[in-house]
Amino acid sequence: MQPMKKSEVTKRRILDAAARMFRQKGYAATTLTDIATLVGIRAAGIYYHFESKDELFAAVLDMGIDLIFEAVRTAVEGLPKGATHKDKITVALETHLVTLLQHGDYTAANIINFALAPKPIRARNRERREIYGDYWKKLMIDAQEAGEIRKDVDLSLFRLYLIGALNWSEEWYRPDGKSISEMAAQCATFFFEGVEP
Amino acid sequence: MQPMKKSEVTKRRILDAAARMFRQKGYAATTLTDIATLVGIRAAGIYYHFESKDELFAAVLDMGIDLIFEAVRTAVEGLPKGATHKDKITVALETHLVTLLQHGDYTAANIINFALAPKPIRARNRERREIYGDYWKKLMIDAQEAGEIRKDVDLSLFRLYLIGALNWSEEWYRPDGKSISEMAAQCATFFFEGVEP
DNA sequence: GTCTATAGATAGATAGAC
DNA sequence: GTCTATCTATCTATAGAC
Repeated sequence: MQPMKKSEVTKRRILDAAARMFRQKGYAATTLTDIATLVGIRAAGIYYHFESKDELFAAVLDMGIDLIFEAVRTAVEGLPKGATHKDKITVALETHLVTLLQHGDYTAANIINFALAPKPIRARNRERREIYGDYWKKLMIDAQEAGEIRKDVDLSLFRLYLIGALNWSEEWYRPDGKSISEMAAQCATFFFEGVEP
Repeated sequence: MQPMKKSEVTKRRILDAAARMFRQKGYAATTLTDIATLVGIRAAGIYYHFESKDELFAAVLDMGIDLIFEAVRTAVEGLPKGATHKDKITVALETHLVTLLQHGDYTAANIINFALAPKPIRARNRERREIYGDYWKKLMIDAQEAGEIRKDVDLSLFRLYLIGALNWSEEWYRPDGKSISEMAAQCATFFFEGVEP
């Protein structure tokens, strides 16, 4: 393992600080001085590592998706051979929620800022989102073909509502209640079995 | 019916324009000039109708909740006497989604900007959100007590996931697919009956 | 009621020292 | 690599004319 260059370390600390501030105040309201202060440097120092505020913002948004996608894929691929499709979706769901609520700043910054990001940045990030969405799509098609999801279910709507329910937890989650795993299990129950007796 | 004063009309047009811009670019990135241009006046003219940009913002956020709440309550109260609790929740769900996706600007501006609004404004709007949430809470408690929702269901999680799934549609909805009513019906099916065979 | 003009503050970005 | 200094642009808000 190479020792990390000083510039790499600072770059990462700038990204962390940016994710934190973009999450708290949003992209437009966050100043480079806000970010630099968190890092312990001056605003001008950021320009050695990033070309512009926009480039820094785009990097944070992209990491927000990449972190979740990698975690979910790793978790699903780590399941034993005999896992059902429902098992895979359940694990994907739980990993998505855990990553969202625990490694919060990047993923939360993405969720909160995506809709109001400048167009070119939004377009660039949307590509990543779609690739992640395609991964979920495949999980669901496989489950439906195997008979674990009813044939009459609109898989696109199912996926969008499910991911939406999870992502919205960013708005209301407080760490003092149920554990994240329990929350994920309840969500899986709602969507697979429903709430009717 | 009183004829509307000119100032009332302009005030409303400023609110409409503000909701539109706050939805598109977010509160921080929207300038008073953006809003004034949409209305057809100058930025300084806004100050005759509103004390500050913040006050205008708060008004837009509040209307975002009020519009949905009033629509939902009216729809639920308009159900015939024999309606089941499931009927009520289903109608509330559909009305929430329709209002969200059709009278879009106020509700969407609320959803998109709430998390990054300045603290005092967020606190003020949160009160309204909680009152609306309490309305849903009551619908669900009644349904559970009547045996239409299983006793082991955590009603808070059920409500938060359901509202989250609906609100997130703001991110992906495009008017060229299924009708909003069909979308709402599918959502109700997912949550009440689940997707398993 | 809305305008013009402008005050006052702060932002992103660049140049050049160290 | 990070600093100081500064340029240029743009924003909210106010003052006063009409």
